[in-house]
Amino acid sequence: MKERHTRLSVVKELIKNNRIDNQDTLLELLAKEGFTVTQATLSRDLKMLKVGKISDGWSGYYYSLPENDLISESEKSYIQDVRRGVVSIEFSGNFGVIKTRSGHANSVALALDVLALPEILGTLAGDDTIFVILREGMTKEDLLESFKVRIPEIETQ
Amino acid sequence: MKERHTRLSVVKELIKNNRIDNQDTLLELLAKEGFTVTQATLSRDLKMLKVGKISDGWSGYYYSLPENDLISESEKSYIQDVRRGVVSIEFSGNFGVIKTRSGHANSVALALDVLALPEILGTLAGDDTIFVILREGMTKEDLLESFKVRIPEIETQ
DNA sequence: CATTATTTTGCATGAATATACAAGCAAGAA
DNA sequence: TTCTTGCTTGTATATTCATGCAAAATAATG
Repeated sequence: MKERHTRLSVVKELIKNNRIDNQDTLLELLAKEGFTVTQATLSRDLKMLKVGKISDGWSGYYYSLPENDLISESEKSYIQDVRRGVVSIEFSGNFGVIKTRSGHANSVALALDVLALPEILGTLAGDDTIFVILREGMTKEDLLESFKVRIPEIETQ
Repeated sequence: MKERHTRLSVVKELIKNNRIDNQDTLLELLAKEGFTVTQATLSRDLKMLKVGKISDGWSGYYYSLPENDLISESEKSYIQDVRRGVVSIEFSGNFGVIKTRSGHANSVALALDVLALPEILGTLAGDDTIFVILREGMTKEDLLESFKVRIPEIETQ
């Protein structure tokens, strides 16, 4: 069944974009998207997606995707941040200096932190310069290779 | 009624320290602590504590406190600042990089300055990263040991 | 094909959780 | 005291969610 897989991703979207607090209303939304199933099936879908039900901080509860799902989605935009900002990367010893377009250092550094590359021990950002410390045992080649994999088409000279 | 308030904090502890996935078992644990109430009351307690039910990543679900409660419940002291803010500590050569929760780098760095650990020559804080320069002759082991003494239960990995 | 295994689903129902309602209790006002 | 108000609770019940089982759909195998 291809059906289930596509339905799962629709359910995921619905949960991400709406404040849903019970399966029946989710069932209705799903119907509007063209999927008619029963509550039993939906219950199984939610379990499969590892959907949780958490407080809205007030007096209600709503469905929520597990953190991993939320994060890996936004990872894309972090990569965009890096692409947009980086001008050049150079090294000296176990330090790297990334030049960015003016004002972009912070967003790029944040993105690098989020991506959590194993080669990077830490970053410190100014306005258009980022100071990168390599983890012990890692080389600039390792980092550039890692960049190549995660963030293709980046200028590394 | 004083009863409820104390019960709520016990419920909180139980949830924090156990993997509980339904109210009946929580009810039993609560009974062992000397509180005998009905499921109805417990349901209200959970709502009041804004407890959520989230996936264990496998095939089950368990109760979980809202993030705020897990992270902070603190007083003011420098050591508390450090505890609250620090995420990880790693080293490269005679530098240390302390990762903190976003926005906490400054308060942690200030706290470290005030604590005046002999191993630390100076600190430089960004938003969520602190660069620590070790005094000559000091090693990361020295600093970690010093942390262990002054600030137990800190993550040093 | 025919046959067997695997997956997905609905139905019916059980399990888990929430709540309307009325009763109990404490503290203050009259 | 007596009355009123605001919490807190248990009971009974409603609501919401999970699941055993058999049937249907799909995939795999000879």
